[in-house]
Amino acid sequence: MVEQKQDNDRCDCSVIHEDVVNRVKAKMPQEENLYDLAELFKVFGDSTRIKILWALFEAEMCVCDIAFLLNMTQSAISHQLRVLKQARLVRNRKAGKVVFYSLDDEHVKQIFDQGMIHIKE
Amino acid sequence: MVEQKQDNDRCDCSVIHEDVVNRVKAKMPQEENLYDLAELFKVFGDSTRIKILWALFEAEMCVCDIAFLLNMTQSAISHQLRVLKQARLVRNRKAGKVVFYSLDDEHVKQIFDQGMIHIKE
DNA sequence: TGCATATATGAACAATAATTCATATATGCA
DNA sequence: TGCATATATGAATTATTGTTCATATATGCA
Repeated sequence: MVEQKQDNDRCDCSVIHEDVVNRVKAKMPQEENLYDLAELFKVFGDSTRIKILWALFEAEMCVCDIAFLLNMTQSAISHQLRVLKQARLVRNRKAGKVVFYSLDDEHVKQIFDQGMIHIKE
Repeated sequence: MVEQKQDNDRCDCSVIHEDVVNRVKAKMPQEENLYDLAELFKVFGDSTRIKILWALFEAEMCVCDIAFLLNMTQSAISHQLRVLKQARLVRNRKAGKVVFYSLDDEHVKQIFDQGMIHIKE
């Protein structure tokens, strides 16, 4: 347990357990990956988007059907579908006037299932 | 493909594929669970908290060490640790003046690993 | 061609939240 | 007891974001 003063740019703390800090630092993923991971979870961090994704686990759906299912406006759903598409979580196909959205990722269900286990215990 | 008018309270859409909507509705989890799931991911949706949790995968750490590791103020870290604690993601133990934080959930690592797979492909 | 419908989108507004700053609390030690 | 250190926290500020509203685009059909 090495006690030592050593300040970073913004940190107002001293290092208390330098060995631990160094060991942890060596194990941390790249800054950019951690940022991207937070961005991904930010997309999951809205109940409207969670509901949309969960609906798409079962079947591909068009915008109107999703809006009806969730009792929200078409516009609100459309905006959120764009967010999901930008995160490469959904894809779409056009059939005439109608646009069908479906899942574009096989990991989401597992992530959600793990999350469900956490909140239910 | 049953075409039918049927409006909800706020929805400005008509149901286009009523059979699909009904089938999906039957499979949706409880509203409350979906809300809680979004709340959980909201906690993950911040890079500071992601970094803290990832650090705690490796070792329990005190507040000062975390602040030093992430080059942030003690206050900012302390605020975020409170959020993580409220979400039952970390626990703490006191040792004199020093408070050590550690992971309080065995699912987080799997969730993060799945997320990493998504962002890296 | 003209109209109805499905979807997309920009701007505005309201709500939420991350960090900073100042300060309070608690513990160890001289 | 008094001081230094570790942590917690309330208030203020700033930034972000979800929804609404109005409107644009695109397609099918009469």
